[in-house]
Amino acid sequence: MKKNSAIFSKQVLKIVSHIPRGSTLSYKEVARRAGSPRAYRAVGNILNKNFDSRIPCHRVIHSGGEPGGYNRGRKAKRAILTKEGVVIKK
DNA sequence: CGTATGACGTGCA
DNA sequence: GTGCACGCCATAC
Repeated sequence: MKKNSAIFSKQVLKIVSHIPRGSTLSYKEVARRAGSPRAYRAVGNILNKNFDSRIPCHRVIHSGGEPGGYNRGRKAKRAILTKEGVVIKK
């Protein structure tokens, strides 16, 4: 059922775009909302390939609170989150 | 169709 | 606290 996987990626992008400013979601949570709580790997992959400015992918971080990565640069991600009002542990 | 890759998560040494 | 290895899923080749 590749259609099912297709919706998953779509859901991920949709959910990420639904994240309010100043809030952050972990890959695990996003995958959970997308319908596959074990697809956090795919979430990161999809966001990485999906270069869409409408999707605040910088609001998606690891489960431990680490900023993780960003297709535009981890440094930028940290700066953006800080600007949004999100405090990173590291 | 099978293999390889990747912005992860968790467990263990 | 740090580092390594395994497991999971979707996508690309």
